[in-house]
Amino acid sequence: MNSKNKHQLNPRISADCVVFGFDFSQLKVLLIEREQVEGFDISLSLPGDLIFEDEDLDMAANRILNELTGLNDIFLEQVGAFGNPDRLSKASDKAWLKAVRQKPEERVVTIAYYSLVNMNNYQPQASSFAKTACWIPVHEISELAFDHYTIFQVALKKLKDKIKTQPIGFNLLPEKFTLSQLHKLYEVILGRDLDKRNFRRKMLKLKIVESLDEKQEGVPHKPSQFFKFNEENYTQLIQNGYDNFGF
Amino acid sequence: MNSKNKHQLNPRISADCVVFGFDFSQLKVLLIEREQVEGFDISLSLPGDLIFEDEDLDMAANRILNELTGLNDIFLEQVGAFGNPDRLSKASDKAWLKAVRQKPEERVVTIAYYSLVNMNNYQPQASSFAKTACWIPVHEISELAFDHYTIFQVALKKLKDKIKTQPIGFNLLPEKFTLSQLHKLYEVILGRDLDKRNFRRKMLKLKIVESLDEKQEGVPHKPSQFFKFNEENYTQLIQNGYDNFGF
DNA sequence: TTTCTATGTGTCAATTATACACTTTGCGAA
DNA sequence: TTCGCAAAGTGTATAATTGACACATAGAAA
Repeated sequence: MNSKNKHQLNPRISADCVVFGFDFSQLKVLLIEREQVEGFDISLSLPGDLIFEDEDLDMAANRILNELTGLNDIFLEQVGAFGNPDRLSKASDKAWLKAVRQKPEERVVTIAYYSLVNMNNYQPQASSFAKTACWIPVHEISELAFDHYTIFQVALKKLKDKIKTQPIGFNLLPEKFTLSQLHKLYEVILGRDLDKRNFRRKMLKLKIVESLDEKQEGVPHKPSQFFKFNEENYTQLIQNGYDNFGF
Repeated sequence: MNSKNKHQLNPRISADCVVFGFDFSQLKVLLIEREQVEGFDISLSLPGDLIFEDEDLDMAANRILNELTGLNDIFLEQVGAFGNPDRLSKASDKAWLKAVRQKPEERVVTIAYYSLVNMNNYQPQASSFAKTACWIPVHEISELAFDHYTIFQVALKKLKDKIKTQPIGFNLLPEKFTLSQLHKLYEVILGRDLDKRNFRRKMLKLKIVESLDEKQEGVPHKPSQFFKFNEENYTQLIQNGYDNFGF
């Protein structure tokens, strides 16, 4: 630790969130429409903000998430730090930074998070984000501002890996859900078909879902049983070292 | 992104490395003995350094690793960012920072990495680290400087998770190794016994190890066959979506 | 009452995981 | 030279899990 101080990096730090949601048919991400600047098109970015002086990294991510969605105590996990020196140097990004930042040239290291929300609970907020936040299906996401497309890809990879090993998918569903919805969710995240019967068999055998005395109503077909996530059984499972759903 | 600039965090950034090694019987981590200051005991820390102005995060971690070990092109993966506001505020840490930093009170966000090295290739360097670097078995690591113990634990968890899914363990072994050595490595990292025959069967069936025409010599027991890692077969495996060793 | 649509269910074969013990090789000591 | 030692190396049988596959069911709407 003997480097000369004057050559050391002294950046701002931001937190950016990849907020995933599921509308029972597609996996989506909450993105922000960045206003047009200097003739550059509208572009989409991850919700994020610079971190305050006395703020912890995780606190900052929670704050951003709360300002965006009005939600608290949401599943939130770090993806990693992204600090490439040229991550802000696309022409369109520079123009935007020039318009909104006091020191637009300043280097920014971002700490990326991903979070899973139940889209039903999501209420557009009266925050600065409100008018411009939108859910975009993951397969329609292509270009994003800054290095956000890279961040999104890493986050999605992390979600895919994690769901094989821990039942975090429940965070994307309401309290009551049907096994078909859960099944669809796994298919959408993993990007491949899963046999319906085998999927149900596994979930029921592990006892991490519990049948409720309630059925769908008003659907033009056989109504589906509602289930809820059984957290106690799940906790016991992982305490016994179980960490592989075998998907 | 409308925060007032004067309240924004503007820290230094460091990179810290959890360097794992394996001596055929224990999993070890390369730690630095921090000199005594103001009557505080010697304490151990992860090797790390502040990041330079035009340096990428990964580059910085590679630089630190190279200065420490003389090695290049080593397995290196990000663990995450650690930026708790009070991560530098233990009394012993403050005393040390006061002695070596120009602005000892300045907040530092560290980006942690973990890396796997073949201990045979490791040569103590004529760097500032040289005299003080030592390999400590993971189960003997308790207190470390700053938040390094937390970082170490997260890195170890990540290593355990990753080895179940990808054969990164080979990075800890020499080119030629015996199946017993590989077996022991897995047991040590996962922290539990694995059946010898089942382990060998799995490794051989997956064809990610390849037998060499060479045996151990001079050992007071049946000499063991040497093997090498078969990278092509491994690459093909993961391209086919294989990502579960079933440990 | 018929049609429609998504729900919900069982079995069999193949694969994989787990448990388990003795023979082999080469060195070194007697 | 023989004997003992220490770790290497090897196979099988049982249980558990996976994967493939097709039709009856409930309720709404026509």
